[in-house]
Amino acid sequence: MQGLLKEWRRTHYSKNVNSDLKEKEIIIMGWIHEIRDLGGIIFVLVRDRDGMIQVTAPTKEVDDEIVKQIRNFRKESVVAIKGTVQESGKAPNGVEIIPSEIQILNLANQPLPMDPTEKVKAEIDTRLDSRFLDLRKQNVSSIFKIKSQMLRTVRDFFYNNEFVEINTPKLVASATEGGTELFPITYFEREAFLGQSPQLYKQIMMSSGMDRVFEIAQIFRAEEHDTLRHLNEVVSIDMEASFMDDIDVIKILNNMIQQVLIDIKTNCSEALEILEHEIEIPECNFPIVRYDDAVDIVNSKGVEMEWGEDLSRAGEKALGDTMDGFYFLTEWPSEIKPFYVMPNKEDPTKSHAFDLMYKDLEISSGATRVHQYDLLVEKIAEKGLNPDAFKSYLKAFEYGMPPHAGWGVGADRLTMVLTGTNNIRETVLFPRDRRRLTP
RNA sequence: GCCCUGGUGGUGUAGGGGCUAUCAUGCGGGCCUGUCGAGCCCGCGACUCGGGUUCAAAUCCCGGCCAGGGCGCCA
Repeated sequence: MQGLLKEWRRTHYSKNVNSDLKEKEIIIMGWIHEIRDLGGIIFVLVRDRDGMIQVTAPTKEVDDEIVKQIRNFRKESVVAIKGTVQESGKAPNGVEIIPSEIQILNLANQPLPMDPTEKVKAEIDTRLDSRFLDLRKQNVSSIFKIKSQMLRTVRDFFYNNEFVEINTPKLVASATEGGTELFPITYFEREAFLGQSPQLYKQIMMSSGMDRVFEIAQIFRAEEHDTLRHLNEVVSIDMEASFMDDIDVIKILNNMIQQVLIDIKTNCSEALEILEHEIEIPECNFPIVRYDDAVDIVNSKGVEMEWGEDLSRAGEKALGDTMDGFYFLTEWPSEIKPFYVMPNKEDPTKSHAFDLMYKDLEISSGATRVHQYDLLVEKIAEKGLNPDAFKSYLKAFEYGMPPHAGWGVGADRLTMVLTGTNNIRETVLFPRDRRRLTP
């Protein structure tokens, strides 16, 4: 009967088949990448997660039944092949498998909706419609191997620095945080929203005495942006730490990114090679550019910018031209930062907010937070918001809130930097943008 | 949301008022014992949708939808 594994189990991944195994019988499992039938000899490339191995069937030397089965193969079908490893200078990795038994586990329909061998390239839209096939390409799966390593390093880093991993709700009641548009949803008889950020919750956690927390989770923004670096659902790496200020958490962020770069360079060399991307590890801390100086730099590049304005796209590009790699932008004007950002004591028009940039791409933003109840209420009102709407948040500031600071990193944007891709859709398995809601 | 460009076989494209709609890849069939972007032969398969102009529209015009690029928005 076709399609059942039965007692068969894979003995080797393709990358582990080498001449040490010659004359040994092994079982490989994977997808048919290519079939080259020369009549008297048939070559089949079987692909698994990390590579490919050639199966060679000289039609007069292998069983007729096997030849018949191979001639029934269709590209991208799933097969299990039992066979003997043979050394051959003519085979792609110097070894090939002479099949002795074959199972076709699942036939792929034809024609395929796109070509995983990339003889004919497909556009991102076509690729995303058939993402499962797209991901069979090594240059695509490599992006997600790197992303996985990044997330692992980040988790390890936080655990090594005595952070507690938390989960905050994504179903939220309030649309009053200001700024970003939220996705409204029906919550029984009420209206609710998808969370735009764990910001208020991780701050409440500072009042819990948990001291240092982090969360890696999806956030949702209902903005109608349509660019290469925005999505409506993204993964945010968030942290918040008590008894720290902006300078402290900038150091933590710098160290974390540094560790991510080191680990990826060390552990993902194959993936980086496939992507033809190199990772440079800066020798010292990332440079710090004060907002005041950024305004000057942008203007000196011929892009008009007044003090107090947020960076326009042209401004980001002008800065990105000047600064190579990662850098911090600090001392942002209070006016364009949210209510929970601590103003500078000497000059309240400036704040203790910072961004981490990579060239012209914003990767992270963070700040020392306001921990004083009265000041927080004042700042909420100043932003034109109603403090009553923040009751459950403000309550945490009335009974012992320590000074604290934190930041959030866009995990998908960071992955763009790590993989050298220029479209955020490339770094998200199933991206959600202005129009795409499937798959 | 705005501006620009576009939508042709499964995929990626050429063409651009009337002719069998180009090419590659693919798919189906055939030949071939060392392929590795295999090769050769035969065949299959397409003009985004709606309206308009015209004797005639895939081609021109208007609108919708969708896509690519840029911008805005992004506490």
